[in-house]
Amino acid sequence: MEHDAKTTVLIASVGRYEGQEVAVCGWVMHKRSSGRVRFLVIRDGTGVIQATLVKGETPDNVFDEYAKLSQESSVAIFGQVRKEPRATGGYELLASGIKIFQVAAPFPITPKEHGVGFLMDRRHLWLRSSRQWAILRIRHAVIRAARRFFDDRGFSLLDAPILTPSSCEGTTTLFETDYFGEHRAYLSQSGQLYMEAGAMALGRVYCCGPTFRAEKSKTRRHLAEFWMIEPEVAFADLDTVMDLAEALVCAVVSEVLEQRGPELDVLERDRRKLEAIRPPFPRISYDDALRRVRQAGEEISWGQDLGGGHETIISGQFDKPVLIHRYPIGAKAFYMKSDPQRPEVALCVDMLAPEGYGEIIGGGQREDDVRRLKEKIQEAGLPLKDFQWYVELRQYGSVPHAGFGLGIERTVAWICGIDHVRETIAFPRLLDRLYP
RNA sequence: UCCCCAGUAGCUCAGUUGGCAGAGCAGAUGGCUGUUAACCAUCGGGUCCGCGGUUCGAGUCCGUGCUGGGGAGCCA
Repeated sequence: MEHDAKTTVLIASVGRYEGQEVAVCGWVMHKRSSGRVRFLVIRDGTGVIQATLVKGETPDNVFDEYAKLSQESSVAIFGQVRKEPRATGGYELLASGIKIFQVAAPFPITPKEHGVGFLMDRRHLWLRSSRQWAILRIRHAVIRAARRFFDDRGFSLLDAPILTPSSCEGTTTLFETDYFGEHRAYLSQSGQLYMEAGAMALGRVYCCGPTFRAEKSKTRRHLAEFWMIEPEVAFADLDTVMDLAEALVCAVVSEVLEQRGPELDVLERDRRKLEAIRPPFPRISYDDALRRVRQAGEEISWGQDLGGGHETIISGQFDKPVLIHRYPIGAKAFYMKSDPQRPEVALCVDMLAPEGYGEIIGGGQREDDVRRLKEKIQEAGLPLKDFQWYVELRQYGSVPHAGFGLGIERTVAWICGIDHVRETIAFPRLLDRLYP
């Protein structure tokens, strides 16, 4: 923007302009005064800086502008960048001019405490607070790191459809919608089946998009609309995707550590917990997991899926994510391939995040035999007709292939060390919450 | 869907055995020579979630509805 020929700078890079006259455009977070000295704390989305107004040094008309400014008022501050150890961030702006874009109406979210319900009703404004800023910046870094990881390994991005003619897995409840009055359509609960088609065309593909579950889940780990990144690889087996999942998570965590230090500080995240995330991750079988759960005093019979409490017991035994492989075939979706050595278990894997954050990855090797796949669809009670196209993938050059899905929100919640996934997405969709 | 908890000032909450509606913060005004959620003083601020009941009297007890929060199942 043109401001008296001064350079408009981002707060994040203000240190490069020490001693220079610059302009900073942003919003007033709060203000303080001590008679002769007045402070405006300004945020611009990249960082926070205090602008200082001193009686006698700052022009009187500028000094007086302070009184008009309310929280969230939009301003451009002109002034000299000074190194100042007393200021948070190490630099301050000695104001010589202020342009007010708007004096904000009284802002409902003050720097004091508020309840979650109050804040969620004002999610569109809550995003401006420093914790939410930090979380969303880390979310961006997670998605960017994951996409770069796949891009650098020869994967092609292939976008899966959101509107689908039927269930992908046949297990969970779907959001239903009308499709031109002719058909019912459902919001996708996974892009995986389409990624399998893509892998047969492009070899290595991934998608990154929203998925939907209409289940009335009301826990800190569930959203009705959440994002997944789902790679699928042709000519791959279970071990291939376990290696891939491990490398992905390490790449994501290390990029967040490198590039989102200030954000982790805002969240007061213990970085040592993240710095420990290096390969290899422990890999245990479902049978081993059962033994661990039973040793902890829980009753569970072979064949049962692991519940949230069981997952917490196991992940609590490691300081890294843990891979659990070869679940009973009955506890998993129909498209999982049976282990040829042990047909009662599937060639599948879940990754549990440390610190009780639960499952962040689920995947495995897919059934590639036409006959077996048809049987499994029927055993699952699903209409074969709906999956005809999926079955055909096994008729024309079927190959061993495997993939997984990484839940973005759970991953972000874990990396941020926050206790609920609802803060890891800008506008969460929850049971009983569709606004704003 | 089930279980538990809560709803009082703009916000976060206290409110004793059923007996005058309270605090901190926010807001307004004034003060203060470097503040870090600054501080100090003064002032304004109420459909005690709705409906019904018990009672001389209900924020408080009972019933019911609504809203929010936490947990379970299921899942990523």
